[in-house]
Amino acid sequence: MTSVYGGSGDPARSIELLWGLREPPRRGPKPKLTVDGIAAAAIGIADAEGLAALSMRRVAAELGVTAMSLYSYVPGKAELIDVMVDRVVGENGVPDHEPGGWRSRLERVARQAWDRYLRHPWLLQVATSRPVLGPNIIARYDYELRAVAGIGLSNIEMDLVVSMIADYVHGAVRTAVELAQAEQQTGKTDIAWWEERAPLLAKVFDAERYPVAAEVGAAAGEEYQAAVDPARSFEFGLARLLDGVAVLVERAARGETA
Amino acid sequence: MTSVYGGSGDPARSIELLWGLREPPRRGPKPKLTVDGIAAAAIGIADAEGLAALSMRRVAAELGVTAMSLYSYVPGKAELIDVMVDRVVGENGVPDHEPGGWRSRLERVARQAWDRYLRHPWLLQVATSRPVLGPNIIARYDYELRAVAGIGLSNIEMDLVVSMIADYVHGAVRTAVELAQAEQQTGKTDIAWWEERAPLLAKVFDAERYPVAAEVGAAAGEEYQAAVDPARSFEFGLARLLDGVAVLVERAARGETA
DNA sequence: TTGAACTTCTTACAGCGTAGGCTATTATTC
DNA sequence: GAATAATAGCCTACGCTGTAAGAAGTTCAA
Repeated sequence: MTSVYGGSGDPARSIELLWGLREPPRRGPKPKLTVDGIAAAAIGIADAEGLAALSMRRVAAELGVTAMSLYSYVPGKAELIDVMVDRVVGENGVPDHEPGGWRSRLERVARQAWDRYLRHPWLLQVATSRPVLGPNIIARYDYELRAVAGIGLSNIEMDLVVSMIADYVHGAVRTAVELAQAEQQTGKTDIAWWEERAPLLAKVFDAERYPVAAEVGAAAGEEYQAAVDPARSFEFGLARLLDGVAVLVERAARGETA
Repeated sequence: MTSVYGGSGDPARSIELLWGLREPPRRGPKPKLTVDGIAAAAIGIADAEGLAALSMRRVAAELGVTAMSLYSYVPGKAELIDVMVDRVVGENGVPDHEPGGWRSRLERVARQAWDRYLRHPWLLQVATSRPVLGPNIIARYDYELRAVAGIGLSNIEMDLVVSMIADYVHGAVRTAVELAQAEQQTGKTDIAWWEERAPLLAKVFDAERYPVAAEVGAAAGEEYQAAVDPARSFEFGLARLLDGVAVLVERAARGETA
């Protein structure tokens, strides 16, 4: 299950943390930890065990302090997650200039997001409307928009295209992550799991009433040796999506309004 | 935030619950509750307060019993959620035959999913790989496939198209729900919220370094009077997606393989 | 009437985020 | 060098979670 976690406890404080503002006066005992170190430990836990396993006590234990010590560095868990997000968004740097046409650039944007979600599946569960605008998030937003800049789209259309890609990738990678997690947690591959349930399913499933589902389900099972093949699904969906954008771009090139 | 909740504690037991198998012998005190009643109460809570607020104690309180009483009817919380999902998937019935061409049928599939997610935002947080195949989930899967049946696509392509639509809708509606929840929780509209943060953002955001983001962000803010307009975003994305499917369908009609 | 089957309630456990208060440590000021 | 102020870190405590274990109460079949 997923519950919607959102960062953004106090956005102003989060922004200060993210941009390294508010250097504190130099009194009192020397800090044992740093915000970056705490975020790194938290990211490690979330990557390995999921966002549900991420607790202040758990992070503190990892760092050899008590839970309450973390509150000297970070106002709360929500702001810590804000920092985590900005860190992983900037993980491998944000490219400056990208060669190729809009299609290959957009494809790269989508694949980078896909890879990032696979590396950090907990990102799927972090609410990103009203994102806290850390340095990396801003840089990446600019980078993504540049993929569709200068090809005849209006500013609004550029924003819509980038949002659409983001929405689709989120949905697609979620399927992939859920499949992987299900296999890991049950120790059974998808095909083994479904075969195990086949006898019970046969009792309740009326193939005559639902012939299309029966045929397609069987075909998919044979083809993938699983109920789904998320990577292939992503490739297929991305290709269709970009085909659809191409129609828009051509229309714009001919001077038509959508 | 969202944590990934998934139903599916014991799938076999869930299937029995969903299909009303395992009528129990008639001894002992008369049951005060029914599985359907419990699921209805749980759906009400999840709709109104979110999946995070859904606890066994909360459901029990709603029904005037103690938490542990529920365990006579349902093996656990995970299986309860399985039942909830199947119920809302069948909520308004699953249509038998749909008029129109593949495009209007697919559009209808997407809009029904969109509406369902808006009515029951907690569905976004329930893992659906390895779904528990209740009667309504099966019926809807068949219905969705029928939207793209008989137009020249292979079984695999039909499955891929339906998955792609599902993935996109999930991603798009998630944005919409997050925005609505953010407005509800903060009591501030999107535009008011961003304007409030503008001074702090101006301090850290370098418009010269990120000219595209600056321009597009400003344009979007003016156009939507918000950072995003989810309904418009959905319409735009769906149109592009269906344009992309049209390319595929035309290619199939010409006998080409993808 | 008795016993089995079943429902319901009580108790308990370990874990969560974090408020409040305390002590120990350090840099600055006199 | 001593006093002071500010900070770091720890401890305790609250109400919440899902559900295991077991006791108590209710209803039917024999």
